[in-house]
Amino acid sequence: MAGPASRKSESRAPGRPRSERARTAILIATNELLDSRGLAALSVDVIATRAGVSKATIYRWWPTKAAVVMDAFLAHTSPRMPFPDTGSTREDLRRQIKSVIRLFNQAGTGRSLVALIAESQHDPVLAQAFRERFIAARREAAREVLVRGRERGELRPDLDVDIAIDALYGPLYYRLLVSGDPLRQRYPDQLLDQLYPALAAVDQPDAR
Amino acid sequence: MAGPASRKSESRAPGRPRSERARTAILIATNELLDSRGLAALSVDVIATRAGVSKATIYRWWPTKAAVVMDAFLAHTSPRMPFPDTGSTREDLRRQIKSVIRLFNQAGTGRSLVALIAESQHDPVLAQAFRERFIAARREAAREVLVRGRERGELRPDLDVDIAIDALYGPLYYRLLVSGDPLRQRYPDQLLDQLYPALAAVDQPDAR
Amino acid sequence: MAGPASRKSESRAPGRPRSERARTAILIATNELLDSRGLAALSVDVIATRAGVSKATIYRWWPTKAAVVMDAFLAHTSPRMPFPDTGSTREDLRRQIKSVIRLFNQAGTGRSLVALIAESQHDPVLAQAFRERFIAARREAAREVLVRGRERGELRPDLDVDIAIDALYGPLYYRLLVSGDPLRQRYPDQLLDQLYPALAAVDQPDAR
Amino acid sequence: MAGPASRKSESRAPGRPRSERARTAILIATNELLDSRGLAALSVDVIATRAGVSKATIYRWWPTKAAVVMDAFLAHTSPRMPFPDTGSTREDLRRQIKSVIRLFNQAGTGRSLVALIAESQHDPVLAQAFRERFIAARREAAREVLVRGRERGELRPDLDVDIAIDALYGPLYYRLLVSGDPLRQRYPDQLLDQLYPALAAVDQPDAR
DNA sequence: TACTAAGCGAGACGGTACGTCAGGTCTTTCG
DNA sequence: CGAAAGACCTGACGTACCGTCTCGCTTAGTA
Repeated sequence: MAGPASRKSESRAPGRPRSERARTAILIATNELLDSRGLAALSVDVIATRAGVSKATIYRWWPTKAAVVMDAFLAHTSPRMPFPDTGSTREDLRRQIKSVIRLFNQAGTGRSLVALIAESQHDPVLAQAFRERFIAARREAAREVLVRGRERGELRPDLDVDIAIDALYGPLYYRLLVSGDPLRQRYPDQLLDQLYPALAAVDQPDAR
Repeated sequence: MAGPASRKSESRAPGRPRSERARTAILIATNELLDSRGLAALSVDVIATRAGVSKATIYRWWPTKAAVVMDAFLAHTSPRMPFPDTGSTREDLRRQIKSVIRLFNQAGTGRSLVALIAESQHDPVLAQAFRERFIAARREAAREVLVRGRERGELRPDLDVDIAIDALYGPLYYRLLVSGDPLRQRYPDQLLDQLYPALAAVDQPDAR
Repeated sequence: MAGPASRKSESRAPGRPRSERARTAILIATNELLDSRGLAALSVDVIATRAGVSKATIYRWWPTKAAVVMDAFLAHTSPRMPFPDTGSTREDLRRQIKSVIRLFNQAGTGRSLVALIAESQHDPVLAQAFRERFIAARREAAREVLVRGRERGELRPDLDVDIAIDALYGPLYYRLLVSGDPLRQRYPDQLLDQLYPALAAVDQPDAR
Repeated sequence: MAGPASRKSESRAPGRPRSERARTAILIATNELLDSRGLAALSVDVIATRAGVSKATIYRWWPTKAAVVMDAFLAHTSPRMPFPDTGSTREDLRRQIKSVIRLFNQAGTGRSLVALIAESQHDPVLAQAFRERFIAARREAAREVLVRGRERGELRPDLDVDIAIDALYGPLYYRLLVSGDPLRQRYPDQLLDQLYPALAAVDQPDAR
């Protein structure tokens, strides 16, 4: 984006620039602490100390501890979610579900995620940010697969994409947050065995 | 522990008996506060004040604020969940889903529920209690319907009941906790339109 | 003293009584810290730690760090100010002045006093308390001596007592707070040598 | 700005501020803030903002907020203290005392003064500066009057000038800082009525 | 009728973390 | 090259709840 010639006038704001060092130190410290000690040991003071940073600096840039956790979470989560088009919609979905489960089961990430969702329940600002910055992207990726499948005739033409996404992702979050049942490797297949027929076009050979 | 006939004539322990008045006042106050102010304003101090009760009395009977919330939640939730057998499995499911949505959308209950789940994320004891005292009952009710349907031949013989429950309930909790999308009256039908075919026996007339 | 019938069995206020242990620990810690480290090292946190007390306990009973300092100051200052009637007004005054100087020069007390006066300059509540609880008592003691002297005919009949007190005490505070000049043992005599004639009745032998 | 040879030989100080504009802006802002809002609203940040100046610029030239206040104070105080020789020592003293009281009662100046003295109590550097740059000058002026009076035979030959100054100024600072009693127009006369006889030569007609 | 045991409201206690603020120092960019 | 802008660290502030702990009182069953 920022092409080399684009900064001809590029008059940066005056004053000491924000310290990138501090920013990353905070995010790293947050992730490390979440991994090692869990959410309980995550006070702003502790993050600040561990990051070698002042508490005020944290509050300058994040309104809330949860906001820090979210950025930390996204920082090491966002980039790693490739969704290749395998040709088979069912396989595409299987891979997506599998990657979500992998994410949930990763020590640090799972805890962060759970913490963020828990916090969201009494922090509307965080809730919105979480939805816009994490959930929306996930749904969009799933939507692409589903729409593509529908266009290809693999999925039923009257498929309600949003409901379908609820049906595919909902069970995962339900296990993570509510029932506490484990999400194993084979769960994607079990789930799709039960659900895919409902999504597939009637004449699909693998519909059932 | 509790010998069966050991205290038939109920020789009460000595000392002043537990005040029923205090107990109900606490549960009512908790529900009222959740209704009116939400989870944020729910400190033990505030509950105690509102209930006209000492903080110590609360801690004498509940280990945790969340435990109080759970009892308060169950106190006005438990009794109202009848699941009649309508003859049609799909209709039975529709009614169950509908009643869950009604519960979620009720001001006080929805918030309590959300609060309990949020708290459960960092309180394993609460999590277990919540699952045993609320979730398990729900799943059991749903299981009955599904097993009955399978036995009747309305549902596919290889139906995995647990996965099916995940698929039916998961989306509801997902909307409540994660996506924040509203759960409207017609959602049960929308959901079943998408999912029921996957559950139904292949020769069922209403499978699709 | 307290009400005529003194209220039967003296029913105390409900609730856990204030901890005398905590109260004294706080005052002692405050005085010790003032003595040893001076006003600079006197944060509420430090007092709390040293006293083995919670910060909240301090704030429960004192609105301000300075208020604590005042109580600590009065706690070990108040009781020790006897002003015997020596028969000679000049001698009475000399002793009073001497005792004030001794107070000023005592490590802990002097520093407390200075701190209190400094704080008073931007804390009207403290200022009033300081005047009522410390200054007023001093002035009253001095007033007694002066009025007695005037009645005895040792002091001029048209003596303005308030101005006289200003003239006797003012120089001491002036040295303490403003000029920084030392207040030595002989200062009371030097001061009275200069001032007493102005106060004395014209025919007094020691007027000049 | 200032022409190179414009003032005498003008040996340029090494640390001289480039911007005279900044320096005066700071002093003016400080005085204005003291006048309008009092000492409480006087943070270095606020001064900097109001003066349109960087905080760093203030710290470059003054070690301490109090040092700024002192310069600001002197900047509009120093020049206005004329002490004419009226021929009568008592009248000279009366005028001096009156001018001090006027200074104390002036909104901005009084507050500055009080602030400086309060700050001096825990800042020895400031204390010394204050004494050297303000107090010493005052005492010197008073000393001149007293010495002149003694030489003229108006004052007692064994007058201890330093003690006398304490006795004349002390009460004023005492009222300002300690007792809080008001310093009215007639106070100089009241004070001198009580004190002057002690200073005057025995045969002076106005000694009593 | 006493005595004993426990529950009760009130409210102070030691703690932990919060989010804010002022003081000083530093690192940029601009004039 | 000095000065503005402003980010930074430090450290104290005062507040809010937490869960525990006395108190003195009340309410039973037991002696």
